Amino acid sequence: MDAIAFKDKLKRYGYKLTTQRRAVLDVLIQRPGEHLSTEEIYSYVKESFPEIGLATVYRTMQLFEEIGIVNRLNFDDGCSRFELYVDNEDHHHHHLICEKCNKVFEVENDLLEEIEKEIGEKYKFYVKNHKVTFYGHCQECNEH
Amino acid sequence: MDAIAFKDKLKRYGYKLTTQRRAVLDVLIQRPGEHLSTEEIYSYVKESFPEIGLATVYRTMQLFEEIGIVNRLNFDDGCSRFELYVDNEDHHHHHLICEKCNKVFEVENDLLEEIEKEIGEKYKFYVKNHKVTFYGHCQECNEH
DNA sequence: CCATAGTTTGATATTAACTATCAATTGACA
DNA sequence: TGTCAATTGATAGTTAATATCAAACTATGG
Repeated sequence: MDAIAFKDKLKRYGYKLTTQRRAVLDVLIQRPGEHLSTEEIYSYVKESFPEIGLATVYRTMQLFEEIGIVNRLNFDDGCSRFELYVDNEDHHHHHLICEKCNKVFEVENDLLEEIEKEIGEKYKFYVKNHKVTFYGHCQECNEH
Repeated sequence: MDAIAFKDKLKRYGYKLTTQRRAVLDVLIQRPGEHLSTEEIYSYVKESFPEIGLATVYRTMQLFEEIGIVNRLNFDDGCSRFELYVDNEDHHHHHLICEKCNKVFEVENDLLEEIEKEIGEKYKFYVKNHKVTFYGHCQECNEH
């Protein structure tokens, strides 16, 4: 996401482009696949923007979620975590959590389309989004 | 789940059968499909067992989750919610959350088997469990 | 049935993620 | 560039959940 697309997206929702919001986005872009918590994002942003306040980061993550810049993740570790939302890719993107080592793996899979279609037909529920998490044992933990 | 099966399950994990644990289980059995929070369970248990403490209910829910008596649910409303875990049934049981009215619907669907098989083959990840939530609009909200 | 030991409980203090408040500052637009 | 509403930073407040600890209880072996 470049500066112009970012500004446009904010504007479309009636929000302003601020240095702080840009700085938070930059951290997310620079650290793909890390599933950062708000506090972690805060500490990374402070490296390049020491004046930023924690409350601003909390507010920014809420805003980013609202306008579809991030997905809020829940790995049952007591805080929300975030990843950049990538248009086409994300509808087919799930997480595997290993219950032994607690590592989180990413998975590409498009078989959910079928399920969503069935839910639409059978329950008349229009599916816009989904969250899917699988729990089990990763390859490494299984071998030892 | 009857008294004997309950006691056995606790014993198998090295825990004792207490009046409080039994009282919490009874509330869950008497209120199927309600997705109760810990505080809600606490207030229901108090009706038949006024001396119970809130901390005990929190501890009991943690224990019930550990030994597979309940599923911990996350509907992004700031607290954990719970439902009784039912052996065969539950692996095919998902939730639909309507983003307009916030009602939660239950869905039976077994198409995930296919996805889990693929994850096992492709990523060598042994799937023991999963959590699946769909977000969208329910029939009623779509019609108005 | 009773004594014992280890578990569990209730009350309460504490923690931690997150939100509300508000004066000062900033960004967008005229 | 001036204006004004939006945003920010600091911090107080909230709330779900956990830690602590003495008292009470449960399971077990005698």
